[in-house]
Parts: sequence; C-alpha cells; structure tokens
Amino acid sequence: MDKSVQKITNNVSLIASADTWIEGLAIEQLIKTSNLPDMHYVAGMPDLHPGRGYPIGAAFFTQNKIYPALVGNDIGCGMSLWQTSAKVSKVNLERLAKKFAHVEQPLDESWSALVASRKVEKGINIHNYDRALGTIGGGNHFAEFQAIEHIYDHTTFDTLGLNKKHLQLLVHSGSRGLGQSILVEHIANYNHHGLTVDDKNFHSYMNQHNEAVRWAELNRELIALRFLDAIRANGNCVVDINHNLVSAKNIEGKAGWLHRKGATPSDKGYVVIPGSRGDYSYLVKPLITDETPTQSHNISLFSLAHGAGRKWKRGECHGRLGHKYKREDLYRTALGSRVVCGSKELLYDEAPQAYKKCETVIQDMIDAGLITVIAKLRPVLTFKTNGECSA
DNA sequence: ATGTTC
Repeated sequence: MDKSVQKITNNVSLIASADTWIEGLAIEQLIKTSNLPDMHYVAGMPDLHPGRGYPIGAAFFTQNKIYPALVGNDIGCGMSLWQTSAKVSKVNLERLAKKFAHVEQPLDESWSALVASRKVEKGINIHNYDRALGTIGGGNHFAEFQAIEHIYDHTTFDTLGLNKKHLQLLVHSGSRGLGQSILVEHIANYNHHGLTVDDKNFHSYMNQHNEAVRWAELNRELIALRFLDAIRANGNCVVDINHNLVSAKNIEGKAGWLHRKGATPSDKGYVVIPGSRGDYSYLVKPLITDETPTQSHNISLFSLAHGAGRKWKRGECHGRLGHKYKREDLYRTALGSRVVCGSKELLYDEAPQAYKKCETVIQDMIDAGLITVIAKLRPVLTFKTNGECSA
C-alpha cells in the first residue's frame, strides 16, 4: 500500500508508485497550488499531468474559500457508462462507423419535448447554450462503444445490470461553452484570487457552477441517447460521474470545499476509469467512501484518477508521431477498434501513444487501497468528430 | 477545454 502513496510535502500527497511516470512540471504545479491561501490538503492522482498553471488529475481541499480557476472551464465534465441493447456479436465496424453523420449538429425538433422536460426536471433554466446540448465537443471528449473484456466481480457486474453479450457506451463530455462562460466571467472579476465564502458573489458562482454540472450531466445523457438512436438500440445509464467540480465536503472532521480537476469522486458509487482509445477502460469500486473509517481521507481526498493521464502535450503529438504514422494508420488501434475522427490534429493529439498505459494507473490505485476492479472494457468504436472544423 | 483563432 505505502509504495503507491508518496508524501510530497506536509499537505501534498501523490497516489503513484515510484516507477509511474509523472512529469516534473505537474509536481511543481501541485506544490505551487498547495501554497495558495487557505489550501489545506492537495492530492495528486496517478494520471497527474501539467495544465495551464494548475495540474490536471488532482483534488484540492480548502475551508473558507473556493478557487473556480482550479475547477477550470469545463465545469461538470465527466464520464457516463451505458448498457446498450446492441449485440457485440452483430457488430460490423465499417457499417457502424458510418452511422454518426449527424451527431455534432444541434438536436433537431424531434428532441425538443424530451430536452424541455429533462431541463425542467434537472432544474436547468439557462437556454443560451441549447445548441451545444447533446454534442460531444473537442479535446479529449469522446463517445465510445465498448465490449466487456473480462469480469473480475460477477456479483457486482450483474447487480449493476451489465450484460457482456451487449455493447457498452462510454460518454466523456462536459458543459461546453456554458462552463467556459462562467469561468471567463469569474476570472474577469476576481482573476485567480478565488472567492471567500462570505463574498457577495460566492453563492452566485456556486449556483452557476451547480447548474453547469447538471447541464453537463444532461449533455452526456442526450449524447448517449442520440448515439443509441443512431444505431437503433436502447440503453440504461449504469454510472455517471463528474470529475471537474467543487463541492462541500468534510475532510478529517473539517468542513470545507473539495475541488476536483480531472479527479473522479470515490464517494459517489461505482466509477469508470477510461484508458486511451487504444487501451482498456476499467469499471471499479471505490474503497474510500463516507463509510470508510477516517484513517487518512486527506491522502486521496475521496478521489481517483479520471483516466490514463496524458504523457505528451496537446499540439506536440503530430510532430512526435507524424514521421511514423500516416493519418490512415490511426483509424484502427492495436486492440482492433475503429476510430472516427475527421480532425487531423485531434487524431494525433488523442492517439494512444500520447497517454500512459491505463493499467499502471489502475494498479497504483489498487496498491494504495483505493479501488477494486469489477470489469475491464475493450474499445470497439471511438467517435471523436466527423469534420475537420468542428473539433 | 472553448458557438472553435487576431
């Protein structure tokens, strides 16, 4: 257990074994962030990598203020896993790949009634970003059909309503332009100083943030429904978990605010930790929950990795891979899956080579006593974008 | 990450 938990400073821990690659700049950013006023604990996950000033793949605990810049622009970004009714045995990859011509367009009128009622049910009153609702976006966002590669815990697998004969659908997306607009407005007023809990705008930010989280959840739901519709299947949501958000939390008896930036909550039930498009994803059971005796909640801050973690920066991947792989080489992966990605830059930026092997990240969390694995999922078809310009 | 880049 101890070999996968590094104590970086007095209040900074890192969930990673000594041989897991973590970029030096990411550690520097982690330490720098731990020195912000009112920062009590910081925990880096094994997928930690550098971001713009603050690291990605980490959780931050404050007591009397929040830092919207730590959450970032993609408020509510997360992962949802759906069990579909589509049979794995009937998959024809090339036929499947052609079914998603329309999924980046705004939802048409046939969705209006559903969208309107779901917005009311989720308490979403904002309408400015309706055109983006139900769309994946760019960057590392995707929708991926998967198949079960191996089941480690059959009881839990069955209890969750999963079926290995049928495809799963994993959706990674967030709050699109809505979250971005909330962060931009906040930074314009407060720069990176954060908001104290008694600031007149504290509740206003939190209300906007919470609405963006619900908007992102609805976005993933609509993306999943539209991908299911495209293949004429139906499905059920098995897990949905946000990894970019700030929420109230008690840590070691202290009431405060837990920021997660690319950090999956361990106190919200089962979660999926996705690998790159050429790697397995893992359905896992978090072990540090509100029921766990308080031995060391500040070590992982009720958080887990949100993926395999970037190894290479965005923008440098084409240069690193271009001489070895032509564009056509990247539409299939080593696991036999198919990739739909009309954007050349995204095709390279999100290549499997740009990410760490997910198994090392999973193993670090197992060794740290944070998770057990329920099932391993294999990518079948990853959808990024159809067109060059929409990414 | 981003109704997408001046």
